[in-house]
Amino acid sequence: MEKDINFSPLRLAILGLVAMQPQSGYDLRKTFASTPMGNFSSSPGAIYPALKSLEKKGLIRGEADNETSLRPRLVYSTTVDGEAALKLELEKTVTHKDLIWHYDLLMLRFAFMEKLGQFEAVRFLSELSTELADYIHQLEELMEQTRAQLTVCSRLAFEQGIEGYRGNLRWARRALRGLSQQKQNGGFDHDN
Amino acid sequence: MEKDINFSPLRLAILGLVAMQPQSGYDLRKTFASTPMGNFSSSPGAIYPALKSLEKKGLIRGEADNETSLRPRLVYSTTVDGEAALKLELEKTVTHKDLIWHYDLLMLRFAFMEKLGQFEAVRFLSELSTELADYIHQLEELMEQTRAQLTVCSRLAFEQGIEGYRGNLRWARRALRGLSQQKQNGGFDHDN
DNA sequence: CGATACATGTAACCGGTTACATGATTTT
DNA sequence: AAAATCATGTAACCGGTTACATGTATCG
Repeated sequence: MEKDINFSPLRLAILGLVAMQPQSGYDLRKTFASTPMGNFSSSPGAIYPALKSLEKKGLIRGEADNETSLRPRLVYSTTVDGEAALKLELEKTVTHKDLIWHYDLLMLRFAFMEKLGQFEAVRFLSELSTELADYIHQLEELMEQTRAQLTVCSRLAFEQGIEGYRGNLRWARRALRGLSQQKQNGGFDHDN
Repeated sequence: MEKDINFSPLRLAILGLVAMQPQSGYDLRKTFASTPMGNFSSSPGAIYPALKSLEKKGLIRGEADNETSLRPRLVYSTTVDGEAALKLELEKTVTHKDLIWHYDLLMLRFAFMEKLGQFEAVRFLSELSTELADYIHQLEELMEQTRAQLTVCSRLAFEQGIEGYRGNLRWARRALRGLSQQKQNGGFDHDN
């Protein structure tokens, strides 16, 4: 009886990171402040409330690593429900709207896809490629139609947008080829 | 005595569009719903309050196009202050933080840069290129350092991010070349 | 012992989302 | 006259930002 949860990027990032490795809010802050995940907020005003709300939903649980301390370090780990919710989120199909509104969330989902296995990762990349190709085509047509009305700068800005999606598509196809080769070994090679 | 205003992407988009062509809230909604500006919200709950707040700040002014109507169409246009604030915003230098946190805002600024002239547009693209090259370098180094600790999927997701910035840089350099050629004609060619 | 990093938390604020409400105008 | 579209608006909600508050552990 799992209900579908709409995760904000930050919450999904937190859930995924905690699922990979139990850790404290402060650990998360360090990650967000010093890695390519830096597009997420590392401010306490964002992270601690997010942790509380995930805990309230029963998806993660925080345990003090030192009972005696007055202000113990709270290490969070995923619950069974949390694992299930994460899996459910990662298995969602890639939609047109994901592309336009939440590309960051898409990449986040992919980044955590390791434990679902290569079949899921390949499915995701296939769907992403299809949607991307479709959207690029739409944008190109729109460009043709509106080209005459655009200023030089706005046309260039538009082209930058399309160029970006083309890059994303090339990446997705390359990644797909990479994974397909690995696939012949039967799964991700975790001994590397 | 202009004070520096921090525009949300939506507000900057509205101010810029209204500066290019006076229009109503409904016109803006149509634009956001049907063009590549579609990454902005076209919901009334976002646009009408944003218009009111820009008007309250004295940057735009709405005038009824039909006095007799009980519910007239409100056509907004920029005030002198609004023009100045927009110019000020577009002239800001491109920072590292813009890149990481507000890339959409950067492209928006560029899209409206027509009226400032090519020198400004060229300056913007130069700064952007510098910052991009710098950031890409940083990311590549970070990738080298952390490669071993990443899962296959998260490494790929990371690479997608870098690849995206590389695409942006290629675009910026190409646009720069394009503008530099035009520049020899002394300005944007608006008779095209 | 003072400084710095570790670690968690809260409150006011702001802006976008969602959903609802209202009425005018145009089309069929 | 009904339906669709035009057009503006509001209220509850949610989540991130900013700034502040508090206390612990470690290091020189």
